[in-house]
Amino acid sequence: MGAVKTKRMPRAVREQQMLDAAVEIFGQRGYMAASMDEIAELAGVSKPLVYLYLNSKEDLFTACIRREASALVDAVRSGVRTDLPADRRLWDGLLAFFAHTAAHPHAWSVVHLQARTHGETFAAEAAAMREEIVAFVTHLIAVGAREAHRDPDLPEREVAGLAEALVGAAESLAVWANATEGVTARQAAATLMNFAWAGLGDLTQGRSWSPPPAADDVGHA
Amino acid sequence: MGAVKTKRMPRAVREQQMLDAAVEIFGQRGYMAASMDEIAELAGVSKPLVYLYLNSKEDLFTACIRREASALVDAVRSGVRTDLPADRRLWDGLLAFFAHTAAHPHAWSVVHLQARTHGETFAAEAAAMREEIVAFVTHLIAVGAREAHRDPDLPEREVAGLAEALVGAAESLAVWANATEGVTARQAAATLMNFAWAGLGDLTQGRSWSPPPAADDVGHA
Amino acid sequence: MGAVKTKRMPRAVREQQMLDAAVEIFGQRGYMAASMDEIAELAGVSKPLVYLYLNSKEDLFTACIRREASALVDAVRSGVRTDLPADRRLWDGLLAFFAHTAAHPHAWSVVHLQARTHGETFAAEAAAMREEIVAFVTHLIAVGAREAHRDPDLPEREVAGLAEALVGAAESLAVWANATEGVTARQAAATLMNFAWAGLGDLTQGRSWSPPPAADDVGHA
Amino acid sequence: MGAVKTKRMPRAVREQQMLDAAVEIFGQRGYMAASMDEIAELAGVSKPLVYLYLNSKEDLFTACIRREASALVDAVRSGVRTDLPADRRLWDGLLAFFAHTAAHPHAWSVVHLQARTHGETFAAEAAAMREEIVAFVTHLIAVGAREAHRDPDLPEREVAGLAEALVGAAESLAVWANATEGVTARQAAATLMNFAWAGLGDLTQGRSWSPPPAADDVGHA
DNA sequence: CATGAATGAGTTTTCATTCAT
DNA sequence: CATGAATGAAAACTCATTCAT
Repeated sequence: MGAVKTKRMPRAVREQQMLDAAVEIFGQRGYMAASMDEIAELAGVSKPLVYLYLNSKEDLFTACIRREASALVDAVRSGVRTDLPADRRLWDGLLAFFAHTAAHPHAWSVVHLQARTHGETFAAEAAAMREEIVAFVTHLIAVGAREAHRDPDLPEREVAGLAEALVGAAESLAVWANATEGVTARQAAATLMNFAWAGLGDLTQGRSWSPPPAADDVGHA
Repeated sequence: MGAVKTKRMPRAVREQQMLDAAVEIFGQRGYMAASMDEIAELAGVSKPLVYLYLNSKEDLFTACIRREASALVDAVRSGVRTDLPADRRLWDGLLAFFAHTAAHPHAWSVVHLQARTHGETFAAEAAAMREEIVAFVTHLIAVGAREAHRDPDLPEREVAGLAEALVGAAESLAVWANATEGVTARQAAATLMNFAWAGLGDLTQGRSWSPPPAADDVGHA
Repeated sequence: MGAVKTKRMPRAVREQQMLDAAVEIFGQRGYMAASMDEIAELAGVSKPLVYLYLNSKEDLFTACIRREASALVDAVRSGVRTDLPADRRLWDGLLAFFAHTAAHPHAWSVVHLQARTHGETFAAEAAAMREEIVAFVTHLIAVGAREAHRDPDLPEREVAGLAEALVGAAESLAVWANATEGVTARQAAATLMNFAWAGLGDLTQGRSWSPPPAADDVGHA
Repeated sequence: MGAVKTKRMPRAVREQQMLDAAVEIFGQRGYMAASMDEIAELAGVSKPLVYLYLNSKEDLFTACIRREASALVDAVRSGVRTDLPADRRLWDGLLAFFAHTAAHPHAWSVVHLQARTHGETFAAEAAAMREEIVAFVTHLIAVGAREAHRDPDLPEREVAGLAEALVGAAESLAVWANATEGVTARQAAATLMNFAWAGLGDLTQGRSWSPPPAADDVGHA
């Protein structure tokens, strides 16, 4: 499992090996439970070298988040062709997303779970990436509405909430798919696409569900 | 904030005070960063007493997860009346869910975030509760389909995926609502309900989105 | 040498034991070369206890400096009776000083050497005590001049320099006496007293040595 | 500040550059807090080269002490002309001493402070030089007594103590002058000369201060 | 010669946990 | 019951020092 003990590698290569090891350990044990000793051992180097290249546990973790967040965003972007219609673009994006999170479960754990549970600094780092994805999805929803030639003025705030819900659902499904034996990226994407596109279609066509009067909200503290 | 230092309380009460303190600290600092010293101090008792009643940090954390998970499930259950139609039941459930998570942010942090980021044991504990909620939603979807008198045979696996997506979206929205100034439980519920019920409605009526052939899945590692 | 391993001592006592050990180690090895491990072992306690009571290596060192500086000043003060003439007071002060530094060589090393070689913070701590001693000596010189009924207006700046030189000479002699076999406190005091009081006497009576014109200062960079 | 990066300098030159850097860093940070990395960087050479030329941190420090101690002794010697009377020789020596320590504060810190606070080995190195100076002063005192044609038999032991006190006072004044804004070498020398020569004069002429009977020594531990 | 790559050994510090009273 | 006293075990981080190129 650990990298083969090879001597005298150029710095850039060693750094990637260290990040590989760190992502695996951080993803498995969590940020705090992960020990630099373990990471160094898995990377096949001594601890001082890790500190020489990555400075501190915090910096190492930040570097992991950045690398994996970028990799995920890139994967989604590369999966989408801008010359296709909106629904197809959403589908391709979801597929790429679920494929990447399935292929790199530790990375997904780091970016989605660990980064968000250990302080604002790390959370902000991951949030930056998430925003890119949310923006991408928001754009697709708006375009989708326009392509359907209906309700071109779906209110912005509403769209933001929908995008948030859609991305949230995707994130949760990714965790679920990783944890559940036998669920493929395609299946996860299909489930969500079905769920989402129909609902979005309805909305863009003016059909919506109306809540009962606020009175019955009372009683929940 | 910490319980007033009173002598000779019945064990059950003292235990609840300790759990209150523990939930607050665990929710704020995270499992590992929380120190037993701090918890004991906030609870207004001596450290050995915490150990006498709760055995260990792990057991204490587990007890927190169990108590808060149950409280959340109970809150959702109490919010729903079985004599109402499915869509209304879903609405009421969501409302109760968002209201509870907003009212107890530390508890929600413990159950949703901390429990899932510090090892399988704790994750399993939280997963048990989650399953109850997923089952509840699954039931609602099935009933909803039946009430609509259409497609009574929506495949089980499909329904499971939909419930999972819906619950996942709700969880994400809860985090988002807690973190975003000015988003009420009602608004969060409305956003999700709109999104979900329309999509579900379509599905139960046989309209669905068809993915392109699997060939283009290739290339995503 | 190390304190006998006794269990369950009151905090105040343990703290003194720790300070005793710390002074010995710091005095012997120097601040940086001293390890908390060694100090704890010599004190007969575990390292965590040292940290529980003294917080950090810096705080521990500061506590040592304060305790030993106070002890030295107190020793000198207690050795002097205000109802005696100035020369006798100076003699008694010197005697007390050399006796104390000889009896507590590690403490003297800490206060005089270590405190001054490891950063401004520690140096300031020791300087505070030194100032008390310098002030005491300055006072004695002034009083001595007055008692001699001559030159009551010895300039302040001059007196300050003299006190500084006298204290400096005493400090150096203390180190020398500690390092040289067979030099007693009495002898050290006598040497310095002889040297100083005669010189001071001359000065207070207007005899002084006149340097040659400044021209020949040139050439020394 | 650091030497300009030039290639292929003769070994002797490179060594001096390294020592320059080392003295600066050791003087500023102290022996233990100084890092070989920092020294190598300031010297403008790679770390392995420092080891190639100077062997180890200990050896490097020793080399610094030796070089700077010699430089100081040389400075004092060069400042003194043997054809002048004793008092003038003492004055010139002091002037050279204070001028040198003021011009090379890091060097003075290394020789006087650092060398004495980090173990016997280094202390002995510095002590060797100090002895030369003490011998020089001892000689001056003896000659001074003879020139005054009185008490040619001032006991040796006494003279040694006096020389020690004088040198100690000079050392302390040097530190004080370096730390105090606006004190020139001339002023420091004048203060000490005045203080010392008068006192010595008295002594060489048989006037001395007599301590009270030893009885009252009792009680100082 | 010169240097980038690499590490063994040690440092300070923290924490969950347990006795003795 | 309640608590002050105490610790074993481990974690993050640093540094003098050495090869291979």
